[in-house]
Amino acid sequence: MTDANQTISDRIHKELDTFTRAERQLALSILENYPASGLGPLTALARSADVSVPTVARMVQKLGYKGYPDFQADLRDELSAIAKGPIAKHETWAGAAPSGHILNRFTEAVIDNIRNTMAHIDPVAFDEACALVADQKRHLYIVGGRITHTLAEYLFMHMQVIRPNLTHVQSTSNTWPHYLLNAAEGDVFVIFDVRRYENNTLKLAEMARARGARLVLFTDQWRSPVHRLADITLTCRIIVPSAWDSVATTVLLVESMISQVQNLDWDNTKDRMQELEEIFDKTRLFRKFT
Amino acid sequence: MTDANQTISDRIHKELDTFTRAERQLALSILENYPASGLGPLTALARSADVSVPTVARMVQKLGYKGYPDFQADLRDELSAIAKGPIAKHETWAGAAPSGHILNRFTEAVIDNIRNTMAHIDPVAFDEACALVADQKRHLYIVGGRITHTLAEYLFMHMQVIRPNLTHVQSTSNTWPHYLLNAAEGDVFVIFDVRRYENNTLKLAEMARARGARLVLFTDQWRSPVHRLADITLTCRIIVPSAWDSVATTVLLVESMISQVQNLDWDNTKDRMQELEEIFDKTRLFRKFT
DNA sequence: ACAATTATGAAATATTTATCACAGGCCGCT
DNA sequence: AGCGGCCTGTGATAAATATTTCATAATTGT
Repeated sequence: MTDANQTISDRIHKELDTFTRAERQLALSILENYPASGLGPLTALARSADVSVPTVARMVQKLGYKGYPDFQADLRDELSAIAKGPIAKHETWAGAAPSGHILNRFTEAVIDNIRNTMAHIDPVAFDEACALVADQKRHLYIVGGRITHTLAEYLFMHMQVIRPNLTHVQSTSNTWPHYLLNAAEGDVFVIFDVRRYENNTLKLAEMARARGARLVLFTDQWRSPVHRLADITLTCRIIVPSAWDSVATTVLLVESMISQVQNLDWDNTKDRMQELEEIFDKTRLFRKFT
Repeated sequence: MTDANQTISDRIHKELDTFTRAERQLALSILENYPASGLGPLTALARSADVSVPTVARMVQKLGYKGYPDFQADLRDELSAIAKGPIAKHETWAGAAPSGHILNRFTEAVIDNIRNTMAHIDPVAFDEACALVADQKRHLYIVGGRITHTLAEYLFMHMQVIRPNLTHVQSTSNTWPHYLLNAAEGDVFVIFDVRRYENNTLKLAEMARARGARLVLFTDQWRSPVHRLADITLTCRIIVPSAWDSVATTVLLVESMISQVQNLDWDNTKDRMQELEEIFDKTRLFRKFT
């Protein structure tokens, strides 16, 4: 935390000349296995570099740290900065806005959410989920709650273009039991449930499960209780500087799924889209130009 | 070094279900800033995860370690293994997926969109838009089209919590002229229009303008023709590897706006949210725990 | 080659950090 | 509503880790 924009490794390298023999020996040993070696106990580091314990203490002081723990803290900071990836580094996003502006703070948080979500997602599970959703033999139910029904609707809207045989269910409505009547073994439920998890959604999931349906769940990092029933759970980070949570990352996942499903049967999808275009042309709903 | 070929991060993720509430909270906190957080002192980790010190000790034992130092040693080993391995996996986002996987391609595109959008946005205009939307003396109309009506609804839903005196209009419906009857000078229209720009939306905008309303427009980089009428235009990049466009960036902007508006009158918003909570409690719609 | 200076490591001390034992509290069950 | 079990955090204890001191060895300059 002494100097920004310069790794500790760089600093050590630069100061190599000012070091004494034993210190140099130590420095090289640190760089050998950087940064892991510096994160262990001082004693272990001294032993592995084959120098005495005080040598280590003296060297880190020469580097400007108050003591070894201070040095370690700096190493850890550097490590987390790296882990965040080059994009998430604290640079200003909205170039014209001050760095404390809500746009920058919010964007940083969302990028962080995305990074975190993607780091933990299981691509095999994702592909399986897409395959289930793409399977037109199975009836597809898309379920959303109070907040998430917009997400559900967004997915539904696109799936409508791609395939037939699907239903949009709103768990907060009291009509959903009727839909379940038609649910058959092997049908697929895509369920959205993020925190303030909803009792209705859980009940619906239980009953769907009981009827032999397959469950794909979109949820947050704390995971809706539905996840215990779900065949596939896709988890998103949703923290932002706001009184509410962010669905931006979830949208990203949903859109990725749409894209993947459309690819799985592109020939068919293309035809359906074209047909849709023609219908729209007749309704003159959209502008032709500009 | 308990098990090869499986990162500690994976193990933690897998055991998430066997953990208790506090342990899960801790585990998520570790994954949040992995692996740096686990390499500091136990006390610091406990504090940052907001759990007690013994909880940390108990969790690492559940993971099969003799104690916290043992756990740290394993983390360091993993770290050095990574550092030695082939350098940098060419910036894949979903680490477990191949770089050509849809998840990575899509994520890269969205990050790119965000970056581009934020680079071109005018924070002053954004702030003005927020101020308009926050002004409770003006009636707020939120307008969406065929695709964007989910976005409009999302904004509407949150604004409903923050303030009274607002209406959700769907331009594709044929009922919107009725709403316009009530529109008065100084009212605010938030309009969503992205490509396949809609004739109805343009007509609506023209008439709103004619009645002396202020227009805030969310659109894409090619800009809906509404932008010639709008007081403030917020432009988003929406290109992704898909047959459709992405609203992820637009969602980010909308959420930023929600956050900002809520801040502009936080005292009032807080009260309204609390009231809402109480009503929900009575309906028992949400689960209290887990 | 000798003295002055500086580097080094062993050992003692001080500090931090981890583990353990216990009691209060919460939840689910009857 | 009352009871049992399990989770959870507080405080005490033990262990480890880091810092300092000091004697010795190495190095440099004269």
